[in-house]
Amino acid sequence: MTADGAVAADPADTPAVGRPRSVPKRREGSSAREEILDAAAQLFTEQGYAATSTRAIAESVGVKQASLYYHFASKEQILVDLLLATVQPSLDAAERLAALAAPPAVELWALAAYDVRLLCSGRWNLGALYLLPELRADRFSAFHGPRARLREAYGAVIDRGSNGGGFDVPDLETATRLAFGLVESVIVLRQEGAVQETDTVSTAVADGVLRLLGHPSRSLLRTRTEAATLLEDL
Amino acid sequence: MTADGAVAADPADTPAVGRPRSVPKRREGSSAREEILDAAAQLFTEQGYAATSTRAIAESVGVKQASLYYHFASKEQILVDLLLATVQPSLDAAERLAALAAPPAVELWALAAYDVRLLCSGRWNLGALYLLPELRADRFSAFHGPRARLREAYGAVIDRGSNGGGFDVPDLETATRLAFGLVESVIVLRQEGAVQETDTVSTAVADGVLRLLGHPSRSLLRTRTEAATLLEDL
DNA sequence: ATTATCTATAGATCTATAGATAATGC
DNA sequence: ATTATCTATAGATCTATAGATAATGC
Repeated sequence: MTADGAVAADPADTPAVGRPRSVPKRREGSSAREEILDAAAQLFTEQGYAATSTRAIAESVGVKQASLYYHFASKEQILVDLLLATVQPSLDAAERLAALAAPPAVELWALAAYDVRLLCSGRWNLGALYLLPELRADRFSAFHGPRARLREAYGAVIDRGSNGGGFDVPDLETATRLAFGLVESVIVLRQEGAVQETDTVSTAVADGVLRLLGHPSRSLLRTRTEAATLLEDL
Repeated sequence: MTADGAVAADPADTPAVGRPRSVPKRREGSSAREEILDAAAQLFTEQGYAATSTRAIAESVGVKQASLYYHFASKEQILVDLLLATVQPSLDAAERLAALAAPPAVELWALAAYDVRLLCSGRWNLGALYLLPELRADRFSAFHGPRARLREAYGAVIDRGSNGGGFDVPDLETATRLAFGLVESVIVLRQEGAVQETDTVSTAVADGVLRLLGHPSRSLLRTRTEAATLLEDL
């Protein structure tokens, strides 16, 4: 409190260096940079990239439009920074799971369930960033790499399972793409507000991926249990 | 041929009434209106709606930007007209298939295969229009109806099949959404250029939908054959 | 006269930069 | 002095409208 009873401009612990904002903080994030990323994540995933103006992002944060450019070189750089933070956790999990050398069905169930939970978690539907039509422009081609590597992680475990591991896979490439597509279909599900209980969806999708690959139903319960154990100490 | 040897301005059969264009026809379509829809379909599906300017559409057609407004009241109206023409064929097929009263597994296989073929056909990936982030804006809510009805058609046949028809479906709503999601995942597949042979993909997806729902593998070959017959006289 | 284009432009954006300002840090 | 904001604005769009123009139809 100041002498006249006004609330200090900055309620958070960050030292209020620099000129104060004209409106009080209204957005999550421990720094201006993170507030901007949070606002952009919401608007890009809900309205699209081109349809979101830098002014809209700034208003959503509670700063003037020009102030964004103190933290980011361009609008595109905001999207790039969001993309970079999005697939990485899935890739890390895929690597750690592969290192555990579990049976293919178990590893795949765990991988799918983990990815679905990630896609369902967080305040915004960040998976939708990878569906933005703008991402197909050449200048974003670098960001197809991480997602392709994640798909390859699915391909590797499906390949293991199709050679005697209980999968019935006529064509590895097609099977991998469909399994990956089933996992990513939760992005659209979430966009439509159809995700109620994350655990219901993640179980249904992981089960579905195994079924899709012809994994016998009679082994599903055991596979599930083992995968759950795997996920616990991930 | 005119006396000076110049090619007639309009190579098609349409009478060249109105002021001639400054550039010769360069785009498919039997009328200016269809040329515009064709160009917009390409650009909206490849780059997105907001990222596509009316100038880009016009240039792609070979007319001046303002000329679009002789045929369409607004940019949005172009998108609306494209959307209207897109889901309808699938809905029609779903209705005709349901009328044939085939076993659920057969009807569902046929429905999925038919939809996948539709999604893979045509010069442009029109299914991608329904993934445009702009469509989530309220003013487009009318266009969620047809797609929701198509999903309900999937729900109806899955429901039939889960009551003794050979499907193992713990939760109808979830199962329907996942099956529909698997079918629609070919939109993303096509966006990534991963669709080589339409028949390979449509078979794999239709098989996958049945497997996903726990349809026993031993009946799959017969189901496929019956569904193929069904599709022939659709 | 009718049709379908064209040219020209209004008015509203939109991104990004320049430079002023109001805090804290030293 | 440094930092993080602000104000103001340049310059490039973008959508849509007004009105001219160049064909065909009658």
